[in-house]
Amino acid sequence: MRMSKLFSKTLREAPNGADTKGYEYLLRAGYIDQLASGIFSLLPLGFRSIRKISTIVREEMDALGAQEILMPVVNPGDIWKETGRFYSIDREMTRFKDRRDSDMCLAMTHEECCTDLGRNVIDSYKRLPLLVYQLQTKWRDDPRPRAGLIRVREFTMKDSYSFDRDQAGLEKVYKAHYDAYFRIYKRCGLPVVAVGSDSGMMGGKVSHEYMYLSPIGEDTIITCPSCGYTANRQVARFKKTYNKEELKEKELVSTPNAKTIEDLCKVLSIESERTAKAVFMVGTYINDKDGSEEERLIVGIVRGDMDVEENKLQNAARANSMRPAHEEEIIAGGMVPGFGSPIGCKEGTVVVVDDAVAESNNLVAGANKEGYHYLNTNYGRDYSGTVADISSAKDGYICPDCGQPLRSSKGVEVGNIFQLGTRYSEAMNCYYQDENGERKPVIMGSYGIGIGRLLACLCEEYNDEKGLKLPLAVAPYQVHLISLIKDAEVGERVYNELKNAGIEVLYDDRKETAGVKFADADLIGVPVRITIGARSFAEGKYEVKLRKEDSVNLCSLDSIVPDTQALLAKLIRE
RNA sequence: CGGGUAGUAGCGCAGGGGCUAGCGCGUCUGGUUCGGGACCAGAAGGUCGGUGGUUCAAUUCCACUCUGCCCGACCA
Repeated sequence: MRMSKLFSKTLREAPNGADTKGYEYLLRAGYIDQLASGIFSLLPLGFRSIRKISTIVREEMDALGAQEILMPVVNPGDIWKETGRFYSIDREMTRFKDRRDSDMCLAMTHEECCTDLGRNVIDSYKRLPLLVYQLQTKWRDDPRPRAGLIRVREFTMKDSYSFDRDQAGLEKVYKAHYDAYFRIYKRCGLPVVAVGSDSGMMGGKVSHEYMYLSPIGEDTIITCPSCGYTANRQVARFKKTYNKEELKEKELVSTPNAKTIEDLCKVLSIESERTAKAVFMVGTYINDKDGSEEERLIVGIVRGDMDVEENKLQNAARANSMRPAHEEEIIAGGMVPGFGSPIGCKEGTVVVVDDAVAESNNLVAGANKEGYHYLNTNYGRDYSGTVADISSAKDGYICPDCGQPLRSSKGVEVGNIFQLGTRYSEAMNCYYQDENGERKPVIMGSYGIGIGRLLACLCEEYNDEKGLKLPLAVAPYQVHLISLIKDAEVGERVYNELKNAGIEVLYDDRKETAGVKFADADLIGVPVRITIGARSFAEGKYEVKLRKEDSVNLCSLDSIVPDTQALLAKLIRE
């Protein structure tokens, strides 16, 4: 490709809002262009990188025996009503009516559509297992897109869906994806870790997320450096210690103005782990069948030295969504903000008690009376509720598996795999007949990789103060050719030689000064730069420089094609 | 959806109730340069996000609205 014809231009300054290096360079180098919030065009350079990533993904999916299909972006609302998600998903899903006034929606994922395909195709156990995948546009009306391609509203996702007759089959294809995903990221050059995760709106039980660890990440990952335990903080377990002792008599004490655990500990001269703190939320419970909604007050109780992990609480409370409660709502539930506890709360309140609280005795808790707390409250005797792990894992907490301290870090989710089970097949009547003629629901799994997000993460990982330096496997071109000599013929000749040898060349044929060409080459970051200058050309030589290295090598022009091929082959092997 | 911030040339920004609305970069023309974002000379390019109001006069003041970005809520 000739730079003079390239449908993009480089920018000398970072456009407003480019707050991470990777995003800034994607814009400045002309890989992408923003159309609206969370909506981007891929320009030729960006699209070439995306295609390279897509090819790697396709190769690895094909190797699993997956068959590529393409499902529609526009879905009828009906199939989403069958699974209930037409109602349970909030405004993140865009819905509209077609001309006949039927409910339609833009697919934010394709479980429904794919399960519909499955029920049309699968009748007998003889057809199973099956595995399909697609690279298709998703639309998710995220309330807050950010960081360039990291979090967008419209994006391309590789999503695959497995159909199996039993759990063993699902586990096999799940494991195959687990391994294939690592191969995909490795081939792209992105370091990732797989972590246990929450299944969220997808349903199902077992799931993993692939995380690119980076300070720009929005997820918090808990890891154990000693034994390798890793989990999203939303579900991360940790070892708790309990204060077991003889039950003592509950006692009302005056604690004026002690609205926080910190104040309370000061007033009573106790440690925070001797207290129980209440967090008030309002959960929305949606009836999957008709979409009707009900709000209920949720009280989460954790020990004073810990924080509530809202995701765990929402799961334990079985709410579809959750928000902090307003003061009036807490009072209406029979409790007093600042001095609250489930003791004496109104019926209908969902109480979830962290196991560290349930297993400890004689904790200080709110008396639901302004200015008062109770000493020696005990779960089971003084209040009841569901017991679950709802506290948030933190740096330094104890690993549940090996007992060593845990660490936390930030990560970007670049892929996920879910064992869906029969959540969708049962809801949508996707059944098969086994050898005995018995009808059984197909066991499903779904597996996603955000293609654009993957590119964005690669750009965060591979850049320096001059621009991008993507690995050869995903860079838009292999060689960036710069000719600095007057005689245009030489550059043209070399360009054609390399191109005809099947090498992907970006040729800077513009009438620009050397400085401009070098600066743009650094910005775009093609892995191999070949320069033909007057001095070296006079000796029949050219210069080769790798984007990731500083050194420059002089080589003979006579063997430029085989030498370049050898260099590229060497880079591919690395 | 709450809080903040911004919208003026392709990009980054300045300005300001009335005058020809500027600057840097980029673009175009001519010339000189020609290995790390060259120099000189000339030029093009704007209904100052939109609507309504105040005013003799609005890009500037006011109201509303749309859009982008940041923090939070939210999120695969």
